[in-house]
Amino acid sequence: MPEATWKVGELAARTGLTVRTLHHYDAIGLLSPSARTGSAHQAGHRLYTAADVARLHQIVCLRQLGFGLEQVREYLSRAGYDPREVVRLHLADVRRRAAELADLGRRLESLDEALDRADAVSPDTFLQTIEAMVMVEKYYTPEQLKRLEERAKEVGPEAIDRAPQQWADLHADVRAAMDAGVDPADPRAQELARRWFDLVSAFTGGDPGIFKSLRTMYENEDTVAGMDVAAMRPMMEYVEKARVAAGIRHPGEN
Amino acid sequence: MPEATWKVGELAARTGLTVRTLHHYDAIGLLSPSARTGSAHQAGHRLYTAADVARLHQIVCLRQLGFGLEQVREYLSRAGYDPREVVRLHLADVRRRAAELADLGRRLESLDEALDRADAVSPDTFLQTIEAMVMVEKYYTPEQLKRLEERAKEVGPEAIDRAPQQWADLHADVRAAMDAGVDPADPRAQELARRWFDLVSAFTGGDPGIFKSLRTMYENEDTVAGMDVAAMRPMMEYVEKARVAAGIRHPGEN
DNA sequence: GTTGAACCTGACGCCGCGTGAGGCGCTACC
DNA sequence: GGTAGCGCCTCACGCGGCGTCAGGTTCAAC
Repeated sequence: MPEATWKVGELAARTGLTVRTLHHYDAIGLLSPSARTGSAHQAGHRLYTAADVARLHQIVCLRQLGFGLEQVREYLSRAGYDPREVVRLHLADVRRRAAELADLGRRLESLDEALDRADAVSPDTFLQTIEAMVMVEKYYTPEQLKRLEERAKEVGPEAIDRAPQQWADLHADVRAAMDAGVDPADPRAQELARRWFDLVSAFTGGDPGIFKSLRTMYENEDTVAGMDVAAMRPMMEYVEKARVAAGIRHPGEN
Repeated sequence: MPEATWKVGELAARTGLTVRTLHHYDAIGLLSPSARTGSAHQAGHRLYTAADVARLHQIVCLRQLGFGLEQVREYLSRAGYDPREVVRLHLADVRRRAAELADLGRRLESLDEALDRADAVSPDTFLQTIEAMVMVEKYYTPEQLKRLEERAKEVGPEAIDRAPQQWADLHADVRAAMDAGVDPADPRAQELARRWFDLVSAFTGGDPGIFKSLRTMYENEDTVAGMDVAAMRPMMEYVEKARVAAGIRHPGEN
């Protein structure tokens, strides 16, 4: 009595796979049917025996656990792997990828929130927000970011909304002073340094670590949040001299 | 005054990308350098201007958020996308993938635990455990699985360890009765039906839904946990007749 | 002028199939 | 016994984002 067999289409329907997938498994030698029709001279239809179906079932199971086809093949060959070890390694890998995705999810969530807070969401705003996010993640430690978030709540949204304008005004004033040849030791320059220091303090909350990270960022990057930091450097040096002249000490200094 | 430029290697070092990646971005037209050396007749070295670097920076940022190169290109072309919408869609996608991975992680964890419980972890045990897991996930709802887990705690591990042997003994006895031509209505057959019923009840805890799922599984699958269910069917029909004769009602029956 | 490092182009590989194109095999009905 | 038509066959490209040779050119320094 001839053995019961199935053709690709039937097997595909039963297992939920596609015919193409079965062809693929055959092509890579993972599961080749034990028989074929028309054994004469040409390639006949694939005929899968019960044993083939059983193997396919195992393949499907291992794939559902996220194993690659090559791993499935190795595993079904019984090449002396310790099942527990394999599962644990695989689990570790899955967890790592899950953690990465979770991380990405958190970034996207905070971006979403940041975009909700912004009034106009132009593509420019979008790109600048993203760049700022990437930047802060590059220079601030997670604890520092947590502190900055708390700090933002303390000072309130109005103060944050006012900040860009205050900075723009200050930049303009500093540039004017420099262009006018005002000496950094001049009281007017010292006043500008005080305003600068206050704005930075409003942001950092006086935290020395955050202050340091902020400075490192401005020293290493050429653009921050769409601003040309490189072009700001002379201004910063000028204000730095004025700060020393005014006797203002920044956080963490001595 | 000629503009400041960077070569691929310098840019790669600064951005953390590889030279190949920059070549790729050039090849697909995502970021082509504004200038090249040796403008004569041959292909000279790529020279990236500050504007190119800025664009690259944006590309890197968008990629860190998990966007594909094609999406990045579309997005930088400003083809009228709503940033918030794009972010939300992308976030939804990321969450979906994270959920899938989490699901996979849970499956692997319970597999890990199951393997820890098993004494000998041969490849066969491994494959059977997996097949059983896939099977139960196919036939039982999550709530049913939770009940089964609680049920397993109630009866304790010793009872679970004893079950396979009890089933094997019962199968042998039933087969012997059938081979001996014992009528299903015979008291001896009815006694076998009672043993069968008790074993099933120990597993299902008398839950009608679980009972039904279990029966559906045995009706639709040809192999369960390495057992040849198809070959068991005559036995099951025999026991079913004996059950009716013994007046035992299964859960959910009227 | 020569060396050596950095650059160039072109091409294949990966992973797990999807998606055709173009042509036989099998079955059922007339 | 012919033929319609569906299911099967092989072959081959495509995807995403580069890694990784191979074999040649260009640049900067000495």
